[in-house]
Amino acid sequence: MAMSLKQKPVFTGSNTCEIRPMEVYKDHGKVLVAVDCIIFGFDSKALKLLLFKRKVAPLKGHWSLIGAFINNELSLHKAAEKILFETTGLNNIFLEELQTYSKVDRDPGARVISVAFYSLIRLNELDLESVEKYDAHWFDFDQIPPLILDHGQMVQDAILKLRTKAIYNPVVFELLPHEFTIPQLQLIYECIHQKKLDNRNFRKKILAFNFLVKSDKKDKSGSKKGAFLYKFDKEKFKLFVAKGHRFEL
Amino acid sequence: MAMSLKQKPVFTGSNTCEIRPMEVYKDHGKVLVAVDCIIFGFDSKALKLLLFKRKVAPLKGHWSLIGAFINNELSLHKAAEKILFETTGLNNIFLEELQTYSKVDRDPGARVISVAFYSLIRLNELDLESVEKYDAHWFDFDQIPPLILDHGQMVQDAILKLRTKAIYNPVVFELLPHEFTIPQLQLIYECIHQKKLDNRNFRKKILAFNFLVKSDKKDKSGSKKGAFLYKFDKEKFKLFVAKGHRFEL
DNA sequence: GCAAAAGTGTTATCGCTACACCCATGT
DNA sequence: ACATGGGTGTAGCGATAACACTTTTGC
Repeated sequence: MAMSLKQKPVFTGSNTCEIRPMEVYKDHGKVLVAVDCIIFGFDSKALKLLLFKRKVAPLKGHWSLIGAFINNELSLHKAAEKILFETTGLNNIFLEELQTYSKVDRDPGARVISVAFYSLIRLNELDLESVEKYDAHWFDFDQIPPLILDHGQMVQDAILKLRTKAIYNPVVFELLPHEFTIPQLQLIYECIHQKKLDNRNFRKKILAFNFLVKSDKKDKSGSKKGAFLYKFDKEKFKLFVAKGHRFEL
Repeated sequence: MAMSLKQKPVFTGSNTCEIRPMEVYKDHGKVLVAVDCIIFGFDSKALKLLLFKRKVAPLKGHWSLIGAFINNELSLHKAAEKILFETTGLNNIFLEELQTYSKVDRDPGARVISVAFYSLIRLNELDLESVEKYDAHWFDFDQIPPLILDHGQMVQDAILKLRTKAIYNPVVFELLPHEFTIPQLQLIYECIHQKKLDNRNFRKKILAFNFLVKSDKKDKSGSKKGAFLYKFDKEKFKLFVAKGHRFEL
């Protein structure tokens, strides 16, 4: 064996590399693995989180993240994609692994290791039928109800991750419609960083990056005057990065 | 059931929350879970990676990360800590989850999901006996040999993570002795970012943060003149962050 | 006509970059 | 005495932050 540890039998078996028939594997850490999804959205006023109400006992009526056990047919990422598709009707959305949750007693029913993923979706593209079928509801960040197990912790971690990620990555565009206004964009950043920004400086800075493309259409939903619509140009952003620049906001 | 999906049996069971006796859980994604550790060090010249040579068939003689299957007694983080302690003799070291690796066929022997952790250690504190016992060797970043399974990918991902993390987090101090010189510190950043830095500007910037504490001792290992030793003051750093400042280098 | 949000420029300050020489010491 | 790496200051430039008024339009 590559590893012959002296202590508990935990690691006595082998390291991961052991390539052997199933008999060798079977004594080791066989556990259940689940995927849980933290789903973020933005409704032009506030950042929201999609939560699900359990319809059956036990814990009927409690709020939780959506999730599922995984089997042998899909990678974790694919499994998360599938869950998201089924609950939101959306494909090709921003989806990234957050981290694992593996406290031994986190699920009283069994040893379950859960891998949390967080995703950013465009509320305007959401399939309402799918959402209703799962008895899901959107919650403001500051009004998140108690969640089962360690889902509350997952949500806190995901929010923190989103905050820090948004500083150096233009992920917020995943939360906005493909066409959006500068004031909308600014509002997202204000929600995420929880402070007011100067609108003149914000405009200047974001437009100086040169990856926003102005259209000649206006969105009048936010004001009487109406605001011009812009698109985020991914290619221009990649070029920007390729030139050695760093995005930061 | 909270989820009643129509497709494959993958998710038909339940979401993670299901709290039930083992019978309910047993049909679902039972897989093996392993932990693999990417161990970084710095030898005052270059960034290094600790790799392990398999002593037994199959794949005898091949290089791999150190890892182990997990059982029901430890969280993944604790499991990784244990592996690190056994192979390096070190406790309380920087250890952070990288990500999961879960491609269905990544390990031909069984369905194994691996959770990679990366750690930063101080080479001067390393227990050489432990390391030798495991037939481990340090490799330069640009001389990493082929690794088994997807360990090569893990290493690449870890290096990238370390690079991006080091820009906004003072993690490099985890790689240096508790007392170090400014030139040593600069060298680490040069290794990580792979470019030369101006020593006057570097000094100015890092000292301006005000969380390095100068001692009156000199380290003469690097030059005849000798360079003053500094300490990283974690408390001062926390204060710096608490005041709303951002570290960036 | 007024309320409500969109849009626009300038100035002062700060931080970053670029750059070259003297210092201390071991050999 | 010389080779080696350690340590220091300044000036110009570019980026950021602070700040207030005009425009458009639905009601």
